[in-house]
Amino acid sequence: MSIYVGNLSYDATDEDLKTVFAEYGTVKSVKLPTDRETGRVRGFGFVEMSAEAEETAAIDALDGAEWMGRDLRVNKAKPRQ
DNA sequence: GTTGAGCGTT
Repeated sequence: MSIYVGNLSYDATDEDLKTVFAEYGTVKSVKLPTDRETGRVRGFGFVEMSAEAEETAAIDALDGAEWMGRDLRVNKAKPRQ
């Protein structure tokens, strides 16, 4: 299971995200897809944690929360096709 | 601007 994180600041980095989610559990991986043409983050990302309970806690705590001036959109990610 | 990539044999 992974977590989708949307409405991110375009200044946010994977380390920033990891730091935030690490408060709710062990972050296994963080991904911030970048636009191939601009080389910049697209404004959303993915986080994987070691336990589903941790992911749920992080989603519950961070969805709708303000971070770097933006209201985060956090929920369970769709399976990548 | 709202659901990734991996590209080479883990």
